[in-house]
Amino acid sequence: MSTTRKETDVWLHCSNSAVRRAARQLGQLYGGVLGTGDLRSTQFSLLSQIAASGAPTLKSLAGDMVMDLSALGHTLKPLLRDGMVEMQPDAEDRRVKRVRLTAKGEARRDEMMAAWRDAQDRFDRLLGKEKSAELRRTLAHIGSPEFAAAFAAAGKDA
Amino acid sequence: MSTTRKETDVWLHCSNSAVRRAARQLGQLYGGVLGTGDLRSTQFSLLSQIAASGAPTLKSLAGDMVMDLSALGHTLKPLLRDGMVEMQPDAEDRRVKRVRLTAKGEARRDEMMAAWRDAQDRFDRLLGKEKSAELRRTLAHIGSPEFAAAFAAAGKDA
DNA sequence: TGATATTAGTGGTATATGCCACTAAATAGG
DNA sequence: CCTATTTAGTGGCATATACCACTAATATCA
Repeated sequence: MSTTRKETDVWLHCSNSAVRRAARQLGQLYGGVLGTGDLRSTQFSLLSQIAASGAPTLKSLAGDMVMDLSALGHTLKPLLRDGMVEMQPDAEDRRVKRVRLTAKGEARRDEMMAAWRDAQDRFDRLLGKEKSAELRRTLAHIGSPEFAAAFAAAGKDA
Repeated sequence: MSTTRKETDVWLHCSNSAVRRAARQLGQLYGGVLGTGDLRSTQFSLLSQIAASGAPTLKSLAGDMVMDLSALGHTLKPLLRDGMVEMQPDAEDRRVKRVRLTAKGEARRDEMMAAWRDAQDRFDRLLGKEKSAELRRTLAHIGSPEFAAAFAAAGKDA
């Protein structure tokens, strides 16, 4: 039934496909634990990064998220609409806008922390504490600007 | 400038966020190598899975991709429109539909293989052959139905 | 066999994300 | 100081992906 694949399982050959598939799975699993509250798991991540940064500019936030600037703008729209975050122009440079959590946004995020910890605990237990941490380190490295730069540079040889 | 974070780097704590961020990065990097041809990197993955399966039903393909059935249907639309894949009802069970690559779809996919291999080679070189393979194995495991089941079961205890 | 439950897909709606073209603001050169 | 260039965001359009409600077809079972 599940058309289980012979030798050529795409996921064992293409890292890009493998990461995306795992992202879909975790999106489902974490999302299931977080429930259908006010915030989706992706929004929870975004709010967390904003909280960690304080009041980042859109540009730097996009960099931290490894997200296209315009994609970030689009993603922020529902959060602005629902009053989870607020945006205001920077005083020094009028091109720049900064985002920050509203009280409501912080509150909603706090309310989800327990569920998130539950999901993360399950994940850690399943994969093993150490292997899980190692995976996050590897993924953080892949997401780093240094990795992107090295990847681009690796094209020059070949 | 990059608002580099103190203790709480989200990516080192939340596996879900970490995987999604890495997926965005790899989407950009692989996409850059694959260029702006007829197929995006996500479509390349999908066509590859279809090719590997032969003529899967939408249901089983969704399962293989770890994708919502309706999401798969939507994703398939542009590929159908552009004649990359075709769909036809199953003879035995009239509820079921099967997808397969068209000649054009196969041709386009073949044309991208060299670029894909280039991207994958760069990735393997950067991370190291063995570590890269290990990562794919881990991600494939996370994407497996067994993992999803275990994750769900892990909630019963707590 | 006929009512009921289950299964496979479809369409709508909403978020997630990327690319491109465009605007406003700041900066670099001359 | 004025112009050319670079920088930060916005809006449009397209794909990616999820959940829900609904339909058609099959399977169950009394």
